[in-house]
Amino acid sequence: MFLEQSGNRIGFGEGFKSMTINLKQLSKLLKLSPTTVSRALADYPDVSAKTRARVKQMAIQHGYQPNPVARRLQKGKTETIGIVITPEQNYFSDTFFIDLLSGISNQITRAGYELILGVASDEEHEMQSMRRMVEGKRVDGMILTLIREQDPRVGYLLDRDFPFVLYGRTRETRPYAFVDMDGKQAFEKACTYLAGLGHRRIALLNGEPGFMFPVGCREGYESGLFLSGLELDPDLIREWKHKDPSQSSYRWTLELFKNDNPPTAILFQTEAVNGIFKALDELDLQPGKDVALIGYDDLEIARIHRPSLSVLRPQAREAGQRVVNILLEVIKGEDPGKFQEIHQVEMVIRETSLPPS
Amino acid sequence: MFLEQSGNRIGFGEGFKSMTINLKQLSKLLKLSPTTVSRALADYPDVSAKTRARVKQMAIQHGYQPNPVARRLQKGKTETIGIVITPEQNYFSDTFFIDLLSGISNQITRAGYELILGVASDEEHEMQSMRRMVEGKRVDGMILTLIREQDPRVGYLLDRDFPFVLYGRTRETRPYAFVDMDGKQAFEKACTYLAGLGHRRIALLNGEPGFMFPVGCREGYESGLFLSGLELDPDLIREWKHKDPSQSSYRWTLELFKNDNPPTAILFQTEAVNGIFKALDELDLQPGKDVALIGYDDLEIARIHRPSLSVLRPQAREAGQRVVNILLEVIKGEDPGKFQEIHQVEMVIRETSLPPS
DNA sequence: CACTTTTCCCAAAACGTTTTGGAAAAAGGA
DNA sequence: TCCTTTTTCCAAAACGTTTTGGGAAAAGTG
Repeated sequence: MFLEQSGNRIGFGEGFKSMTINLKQLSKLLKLSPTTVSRALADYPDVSAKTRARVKQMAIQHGYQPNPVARRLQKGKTETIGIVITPEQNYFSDTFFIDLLSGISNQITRAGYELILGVASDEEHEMQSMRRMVEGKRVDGMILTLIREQDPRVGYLLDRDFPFVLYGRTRETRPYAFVDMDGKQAFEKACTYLAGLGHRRIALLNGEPGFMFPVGCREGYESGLFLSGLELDPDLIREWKHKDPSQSSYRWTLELFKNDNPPTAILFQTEAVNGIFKALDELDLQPGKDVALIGYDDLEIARIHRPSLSVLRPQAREAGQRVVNILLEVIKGEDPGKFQEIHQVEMVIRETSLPPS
Repeated sequence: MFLEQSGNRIGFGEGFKSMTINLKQLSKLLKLSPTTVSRALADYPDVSAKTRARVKQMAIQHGYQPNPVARRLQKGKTETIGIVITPEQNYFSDTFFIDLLSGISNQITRAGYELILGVASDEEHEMQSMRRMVEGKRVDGMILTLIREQDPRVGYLLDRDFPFVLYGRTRETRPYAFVDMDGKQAFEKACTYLAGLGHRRIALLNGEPGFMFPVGCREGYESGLFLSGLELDPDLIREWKHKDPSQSSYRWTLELFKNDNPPTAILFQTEAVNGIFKALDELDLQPGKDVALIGYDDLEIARIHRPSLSVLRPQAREAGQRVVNILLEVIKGEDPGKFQEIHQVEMVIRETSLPPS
C-alpha cells in the first residue's frame, strides 16, 4: 500500500514539479527489483548483459539519475568537498585565483562530487566556517589556500584525521598533503636572469610576513643573488600588506628610491604592481626602461600594460586539478604524506626586463 | 541486534574517525526514544520543558549535530543553493563580485543552507553546470548573475518551475524574481552632475551589448543628457568587450579623442579603467584635470589611483543578502513575481570629476 | 541422471533523520 | 468515582539509495 502510494507521488506538492523518476519507479517499469536496477547501472557483473542494456536504455529514456542525497546517506559519504575563501585578502583578485578555482571545480565535477564554498570575512570566521563543514559532516575533505606560516587550520584538521590538501605549505612536522608552486626556484631564476643582464641592485618587494608564500620568494631571491655573486642589501627588501597591496607597495617603492644607491630592478608579486607603477610614474622613472620589473603571477594587468610586464607564471589551473585528485586519494584512505608536490613556475619575458641603462 | 551494533559503530573504519554522536546514540544515553529527542531539539510543544532541557543539555555536552544528509533525505530538500560563475568574463574581478558573493554566502550559512559553486568556461558549460545541479536534484534553487538580454537560463528555469533569483534583469515577459542595481538612475545622476559642472561633451564607454547591465547605463546616460539639455552624439558612445576590458577600452578611448570635438568627460564601468588611463596617458591628458571621469563600481583601483576616481557605488553585499532571502521565500513557495527589487546606487565624488578646464 | 558450479536475480537491512498516528499517564471535571 | 481532556512520550513508516546474503534456475560434469 504505502509502496504504491509513494511510487505515484510525482507531480504533487507546490513549487518545483519534479519530472524525475525514482529507482523504485524505474524498477517497476522494468519489472525488476530495485536491487537489480541499481546493480545494472553500476555495472556489477552479476547482472546479465541483456538486462543491463535494457535497464540502461530505459534509464536514459526516462532521464533517471540516482538521488544524490539518498546515495550519500547510504554510502556514508557527502561526495562534497569544501573550500573557504577570505575576500579581504585580495589574493582572490584577478585571474590567478579564478584559474585555481576553475581547475578545482572542473575536477570535482568530473568525479561526481560537489564543491561547497564558504566566504569568511576574517581569520576567525574562516575557522568557524571550516568547523561547520567538518563537524557538521557537510564535506568529505577540505581544500586550504593562502596558507600562513603557523596555520591553525592545519593543526585542527590533522588532530582529527580529517582529509585535506593545502595549496601551499606551512610549518608543520606531521606529514600532510600539499601542492605548492616553486616560488623559490622561480625567484632564483628571475634574480639570476636580471643579474645576467647586468643588474647589480635588485630589490625585492615581497608579500606580507606571516603568510608562507613570501618565504619561498625570499629564499629564491637570496639564492639568486648568491649564485650571481651579489651581496644581499637589507635596504632593498620591503614587504607590502595584503590588505592593501597597491597602497603599501606604492609607499615602499618611493622609499626604495630614496636610497643613495637605488635599485635598477624589482622583483615582486604582481598583485602589488599598481602601486609600483604609480610610484615609478611619480619618480619619472619608466618601467622596463629605467627600472626592470618581474612580477610573480600573470594577471591581466601584466599583459595589458605598455610596456607589458615580464612575469613568473604559475599554472594555477593544473595545480587546482592536482589538488582535487590528491584530495580524492586521501579521502579514499591513502597516506597524505605521499602527496607533496612542488610545481615548476614558468618565466615569461616581456618588455620590462631589459639590461640596466 | 542490528540496532545495537550500529549504535556501537563509532571509531571504526579507516580514514576520518568521526567523534560525533548519533541521534540514536544520544537517545539511548537519555533513555528516550529518537522521536522525543528529535522533537525536543526542534522545540515541539509536545515534549515537557524538563525533558527538553535535559535533552538540549546532553546534546550540547556531546556536541550532537543532526546529520544534514539524513535530514535532507527525510525532508526532501537539499538545503543547498547553486551558483555558476564564468571566469573568462572578469566580471569576477576585484571587490565587486566578491562583495556580492560574500553577502550571498553569509546569508545562506545563516539559514543553515549550503552554497555550491560551479565554474564554467563558457556559455555552454554554464548551462551544463546548471542543469547538473537542477536535474541532478543537487540544489533547491539557483542564483544567476551576469545576465544577458536574452538569457536561456531564465527560460529553462521558468519552464520547469524551478526556484531562482537573478542578480540583474533580462528580457522576459513571465514574472520572475530579481535584485538589480538602478544603473539607469546612477548614470543619469552622474551625467547630470557632470553637465551641471559645465561639461557639454560627455562620452559613454559602455559594457558589451548582449548583456543586460549596459542597457540601463545607456538609458540613464541618454536621460541625463536630455535632462541637461544636451544632445546625444553617437560618436561619443563606444562599447568595450568584456573578455578584454582594458584592451578594448584603451582602443576606444584613443578613438574618442580623434574626434574633432573630443569629450571633456567619460562615463564608464570601472572594469575598463586601466585601458582608459593608459590611453589618456598616451594622449598626454591628465585624468580628472583634462578629462572628467566617473566609473561604475568602486574597485580597489578607483580608491588607490591618484587622482582617485569618482565612482558610482552599488552595495553589492546588501544585494547578495537580499538575493538569498528572496530565493528562500521563493523556495518556500512564494510567488516570484512579488520579488522585484531595484536598489539605489550611491555616487562617490572623488578627484576625477572636476569642471572642464 | 545426479551432482556441482555458474548465472542471474531479489528481499530485506541499513544509512540517520523527521513525521505520522497513536497510546499511556496525568490532570481536570462531574 | 468515572469520564474527558491534556500532557508526554514512542513505535513504525518514510525519504531513495546501496549492500548483504542468499536462492532459484540454468549450465556444466561425471
